[in-house]
Amino acid sequence: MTPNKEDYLKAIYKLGGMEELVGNKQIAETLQIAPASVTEMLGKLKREGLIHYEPYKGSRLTSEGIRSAILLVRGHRLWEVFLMRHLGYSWSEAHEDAELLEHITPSRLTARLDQFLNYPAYCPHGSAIPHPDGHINLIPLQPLIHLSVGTDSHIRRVTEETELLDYLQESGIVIGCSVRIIEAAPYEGPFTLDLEGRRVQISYKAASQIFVDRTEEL
Amino acid sequence: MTPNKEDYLKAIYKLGGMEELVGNKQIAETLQIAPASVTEMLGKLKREGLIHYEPYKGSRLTSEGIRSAILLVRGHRLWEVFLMRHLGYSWSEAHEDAELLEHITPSRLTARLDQFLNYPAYCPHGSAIPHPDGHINLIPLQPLIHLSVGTDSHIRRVTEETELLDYLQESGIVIGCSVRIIEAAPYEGPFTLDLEGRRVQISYKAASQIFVDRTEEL
DNA sequence: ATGCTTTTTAAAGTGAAACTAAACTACTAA
DNA sequence: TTAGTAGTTTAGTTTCACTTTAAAAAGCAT
Repeated sequence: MTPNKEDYLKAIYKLGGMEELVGNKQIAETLQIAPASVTEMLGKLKREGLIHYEPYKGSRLTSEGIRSAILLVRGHRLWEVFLMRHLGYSWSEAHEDAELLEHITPSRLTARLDQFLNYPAYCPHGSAIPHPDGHINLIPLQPLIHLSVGTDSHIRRVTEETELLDYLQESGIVIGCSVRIIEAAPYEGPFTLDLEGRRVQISYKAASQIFVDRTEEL
Repeated sequence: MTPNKEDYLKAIYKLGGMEELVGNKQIAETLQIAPASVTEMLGKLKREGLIHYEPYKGSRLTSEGIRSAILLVRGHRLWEVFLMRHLGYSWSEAHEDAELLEHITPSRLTARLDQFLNYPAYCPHGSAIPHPDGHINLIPLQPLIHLSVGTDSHIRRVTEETELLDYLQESGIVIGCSVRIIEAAPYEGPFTLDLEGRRVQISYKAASQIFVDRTEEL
């Protein structure tokens, strides 16, 4: 297994490859490479038993592939916890360096890191940290853009993307803080939020990457 | 810079490439590769300004090469401190995993790790941790085999080699503990030691990889 | 100066990953 | 049903980093 193949697996995983078939184009776009290169690599991953792959149809992770992808994500998120909790990293910095560390972290290290951190349930961006057996504790969330105006909720998760993370952190957005939409401008206009009493404006695009508690009535 | 080139630099550094010219053969043996491959790589390292290299003479690190090698060693040793102090690693385990981590550790991470660990001066095997500016605090030591029988001293450093580390750790050898040679059998025979009151036997070869305080009279 | 060790050259190979260009599939909508 | 098109695969190269073997050359030491 190479760091590269790991990135393919992670990409497929994030594109929903646990349940559905994932198209080559999406993978190519995610990894920023030519579609033909993807076909090539998928062949290898299939031969190694990590994905189911039917030409022209798409690919799905095998149970072995799921295992690998999840362990990778687990390492990534544990490192993020360490980097932010103990080394004072910012959201985006933690994500960046975890991206490096995840590829060379032996399972022994993951296990001891988990213990050291006291078995955290979530990474600093709010995603659940998979258990060593591959189990993931999912709780239902909704994107902030789906929250009805005036309803109180709490920020639970943000998408991990360097630029976004910096933007959000500067806006003072924190996992767990209370939020209410004061105004949602039309035409994908900016959102005006009440964040723990402070008035904050963020773009529609950013709001679409923030996830909050699912409200009762939905 | 690739992990491989880093290993070459580290090898040259450990073979004394800060002061003297290092021969290709030694590098080839250290890295377990053919001598011709070394020549090849040295060419690249020279082109990149990391070593001085005169064909048939040998190689020496440039100041840039020294910097790289030392930063690598610094990362390695800081990780070892973390792994042993916080994650309960053994001597050999810490060395192994630090070997992986050192290659993907950005300077930002090294710096914050250093701070988190409260700027340790020594790695768990007793080697000095280089400062970020490249300065190393050397204190004069001597191999245990040179300690005269009956003289009291203290163990300050052990060579980092997986098998040796396991052997020593099982023998209960710890950095800082007091030691006295009770008997040194002839013909490179085993050493009988008084380790903090306990009577311990180790091989000549092991004793040659243990370093103790230099005694006054020497 | 001759014999041995060390080093270099030359030629080639390997493995992983990527690309372009051209052909092919499969779906979709007239 | 049949184009059209979006997506995918094939084929043929390319690149990069690293390594090897075999033979020639250099350096050194008695």
